[in-house]
Amino acid sequence: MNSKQLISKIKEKILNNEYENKKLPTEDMLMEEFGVTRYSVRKAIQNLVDHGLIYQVQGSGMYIKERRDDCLVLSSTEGLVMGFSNKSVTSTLLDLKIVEADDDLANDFKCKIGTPIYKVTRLRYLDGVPFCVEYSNYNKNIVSYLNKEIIESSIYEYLRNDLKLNIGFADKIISSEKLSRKHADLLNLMENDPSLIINDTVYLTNGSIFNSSKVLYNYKITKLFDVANLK
Amino acid sequence: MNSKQLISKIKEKILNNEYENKKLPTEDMLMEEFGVTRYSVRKAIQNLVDHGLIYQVQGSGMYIKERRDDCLVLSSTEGLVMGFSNKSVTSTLLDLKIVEADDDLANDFKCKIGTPIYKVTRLRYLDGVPFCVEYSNYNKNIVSYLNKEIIESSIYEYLRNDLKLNIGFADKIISSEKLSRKHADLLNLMENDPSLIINDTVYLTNGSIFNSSKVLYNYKITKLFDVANLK
DNA sequence: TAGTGGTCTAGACCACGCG
DNA sequence: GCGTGGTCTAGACCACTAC
Repeated sequence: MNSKQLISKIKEKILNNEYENKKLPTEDMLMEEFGVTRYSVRKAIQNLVDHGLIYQVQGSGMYIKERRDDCLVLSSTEGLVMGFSNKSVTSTLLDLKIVEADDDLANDFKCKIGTPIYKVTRLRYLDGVPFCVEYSNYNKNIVSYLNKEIIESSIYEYLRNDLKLNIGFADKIISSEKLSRKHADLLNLMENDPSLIINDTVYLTNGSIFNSSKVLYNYKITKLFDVANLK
Repeated sequence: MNSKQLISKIKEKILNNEYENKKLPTEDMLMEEFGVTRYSVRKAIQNLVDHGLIYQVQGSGMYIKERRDDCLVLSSTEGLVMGFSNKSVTSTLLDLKIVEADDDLANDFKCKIGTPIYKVTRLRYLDGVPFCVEYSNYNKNIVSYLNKEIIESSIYEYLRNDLKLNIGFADKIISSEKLSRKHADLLNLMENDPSLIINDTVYLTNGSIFNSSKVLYNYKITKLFDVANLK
């Protein structure tokens, strides 16, 4: 049993309400149950804390938080499909093309000018409601192939499972802007309505950037969730 | 040398550009330099990674990221004053009163109805520009005293340094809304302009909630920054 | 005071990048 | 193949909560 499996096991038990009183077993008990050392238990626990599922109190125990099914969890985004596993996520491809990186794109990707870049535009729905407009760019030297079918399901699952990419981390910049007429129409909102915007730069574990994107979210149905460690 | 001191030391060196080629020394070298074990080095490093200062690449090394002085760092908020140490942060007290918790407040704080609660409203400026309107509530059983002077400087520094509170973590919910006329006037914006909003619930390390707040940020000058670990 | 999580040591082996 | 970060073990002691 490695750390990743341990995370899944404990997370599953939490989501199935298998723990009494919203309290986890002690670290000693988890070590015993799963036959691992304290290091592995604490590493798995740390992941659950970072993702906002539980919190720890020294001298007392580990407590399960109330679930927030209405929020996108910022720190753990595995794509919308995983994040909202209880809702139906669908996507419509609005545009797909390959361009050569200009100054701006080369800067985004820290790559050479002229590098081939996939430019993908999607409109995504949550239970059938327009949820976000996504402009996403992929370095074609890393993401060698994309098509309509992949794009309309889950790109990230494809990258992980089929292309075997090791996704490391994402820098996220969150802001708010007025919607243009075009974007408002797509999201069934009014021109100049607010929009919640996330700009992502996504890195592989080897440090190279394979994806940069700008996503405009429907402000009426979007909330983001994050846990800040202030210790 | 403990972990916290180690974080400060390394962070200071990073901010002073004391590392060549945007690269940190290896873990072995840091162990040697500071006379600690690998555990302590990696714990300190993890903090810097979480706060978006560096990233790690297995087999290669640890790299310093470009600084983002224009963003509020979500995961490490130590109050605005610390977050924007290069800018002048000032605050105007708009309202201060003590109320007894009603149903809603009791629910926010997971406390009994009737618990005394400080209600604080501030307008905060960044280099003199209206930056955010803050509605913040404090459980008076934990935060026993507040006054105008404290509120117009840095409440969190007071809570930490004077009241010796051990602040643990904050749950943050981020959204976007249209501004009311009143808030627009305060922020020098127009009615129905967008606003970036953060709702915080802040816990002590012992698990009790001492603060809940709603902050409306000026969308023209506010960006939030966060790092998502996707491994 | 008993029991819990938090910090730290000392060591081993593995996985990956890079030349 | 060497050097780097990633995972894991086994154990000690500390800090805090709760009774």
